[in-house]
Amino acid sequence: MLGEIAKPVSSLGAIVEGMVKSAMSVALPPTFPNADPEIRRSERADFQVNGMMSIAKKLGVNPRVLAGDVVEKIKLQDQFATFEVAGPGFINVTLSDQAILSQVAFRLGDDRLGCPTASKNKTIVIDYSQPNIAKEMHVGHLRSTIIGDSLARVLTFRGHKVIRQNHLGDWGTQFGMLIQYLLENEEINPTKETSTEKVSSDISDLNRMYRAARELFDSDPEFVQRSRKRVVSLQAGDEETIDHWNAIVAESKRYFRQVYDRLNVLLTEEDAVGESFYNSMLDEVALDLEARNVAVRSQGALCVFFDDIVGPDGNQVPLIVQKADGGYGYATTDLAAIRYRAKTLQADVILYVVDSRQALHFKMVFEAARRAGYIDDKVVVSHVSFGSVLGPDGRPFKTRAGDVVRLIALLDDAVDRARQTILEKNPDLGEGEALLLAREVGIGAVKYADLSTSRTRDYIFDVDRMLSLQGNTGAYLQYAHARICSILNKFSSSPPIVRDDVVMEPPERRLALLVDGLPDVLAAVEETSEPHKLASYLYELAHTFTTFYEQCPVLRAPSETIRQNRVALCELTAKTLELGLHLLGIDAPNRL
RNA sequence: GCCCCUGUAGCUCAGCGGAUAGAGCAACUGCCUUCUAAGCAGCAGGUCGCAGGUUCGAGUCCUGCCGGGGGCGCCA
Repeated sequence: MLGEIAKPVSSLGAIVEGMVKSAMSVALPPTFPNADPEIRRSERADFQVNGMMSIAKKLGVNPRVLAGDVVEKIKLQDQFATFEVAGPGFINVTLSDQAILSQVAFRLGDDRLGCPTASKNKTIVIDYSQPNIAKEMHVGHLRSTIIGDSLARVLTFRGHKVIRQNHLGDWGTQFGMLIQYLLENEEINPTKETSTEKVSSDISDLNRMYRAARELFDSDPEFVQRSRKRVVSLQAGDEETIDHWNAIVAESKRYFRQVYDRLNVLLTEEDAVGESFYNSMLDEVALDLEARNVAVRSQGALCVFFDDIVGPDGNQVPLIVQKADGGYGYATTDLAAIRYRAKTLQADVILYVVDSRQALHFKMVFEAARRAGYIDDKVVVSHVSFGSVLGPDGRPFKTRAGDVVRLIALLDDAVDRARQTILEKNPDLGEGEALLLAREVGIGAVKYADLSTSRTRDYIFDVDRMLSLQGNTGAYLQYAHARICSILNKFSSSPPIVRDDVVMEPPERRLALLVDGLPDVLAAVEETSEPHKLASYLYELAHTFTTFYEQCPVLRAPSETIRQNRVALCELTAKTLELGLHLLGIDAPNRL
């Protein structure tokens, strides 16, 4: 019925933008080829065009007159939408119900819900999670893991080739210390026992041993000497030393797998490319940087300097490529990694989902890599930084005793609390099913809490709030989804027939319009590496649905035609919520 | 000293240079004989840290100041 304009490119907003732009190309002088019409959602209409005022200013004409000229040039407007000049020079755009309904039908019939892939498909490396071998993961790793995983999902859905890289801390001086301690205290070696059942307690043993070793290292100079020697043995490939290292790494990986399983993230064994992977490249990188004069010797160390990076004493602060003792630190590993990712993995984009405290480090690494030619102008590298995790008191998140909170314990707690709530709300539910749901809800709550706030800020981790399951929490979205499923279950499986010649009620209209915004949101998430935009969108969608749910009965709709349309809206909303939650890494159970 | 992040309702946070700054929690008032009340509707709550500037238009951009957090040579 709508002919040409009913062929949607992505969203109604994008269609409106296309229409306005083509009208502008006729109405405006050719000196304004690509002026932005600034299409935005509006409270006064469906969309508003803001760009005419600034363009009129530059042209020296009356903005209302210009807006009027543009509106006149818009083709086929009545069938699709009405455009009217308002205020100082806005154009208010009100879509026809027909246009909105035909868009609903289109999305429902598309297995990607009408979401296009990105215009250019890129190879994107995402470096995230980065736990340390022989140490327990903490809430900082949780943030990196959750944010990075969501970005991986969104970018994959957008059609990019995503290469996940879990840059494990599996190498370096601390391993000399750890292995030496192990050798000197064989009887407590936790890697000797390899019963797979007690994985998490083994990591605790490993963790405990790490701390004991660290304590000795900090207090006993002779142990420091022996540890240094052990590092040399490790790097030289001494068999006994390597055996111990392998055992420790294997133990830790079992633990990581357990955490990742519980979190339901995409990371697998194949994504684990730790620091040790780059060990064999370090000599070459150091030699290369020196040969290219990117790095120079200073106080015995091989350093890269930057004009604008100085310490408190006013002297330049280097990125140390090789220590005075000949060893390598993490800077060299990061340089080897960035080169590997650009040259071997052929990355167009490299994202580092890492704590914001490492901002300066990455600034130096990126700059050094550019100077050395490891990445050229076409490669985008970005430190996707996030703030610290704080407790409800606003101080660093620790236990009462001041220890780092164990991640597994935290997740177990979340799941357990969710289980209690679920059993309370559904006394008829079996224990097994309740636990299954509890995992989806509990983990979803933890993830949503993190993903719903902008990542650059410090993040207050408040288990009580996220698991109260009230208001803006993960459970709210899951609940909305489950309610829709409950409605849909009452209808036969035959797909609803959408008719576009039906007048829409305001709640239907708002819902249909909002559900149409998903592709634009996903594009924004890609653009900014900010999954919280998706979280906010889904919350708004769930809330808009719930209002619709209260005001527009589906089962007992006034007519069969309206019922069909409402079923279609329900189905599209459910699919959108499910997809959106999935892209955040959160499950969408059919019942709650 | 320099650099980065941050300051929006009592608390936790959204807010792309656009019209009257929004949610959630907490408080108060209603709403379950009707598709799941983990919900909905309403009410109240704000000199958007302060001061300048740019702009037709600033919570949003720029500068300065104040407050909070973080970082700054051989740890990661």
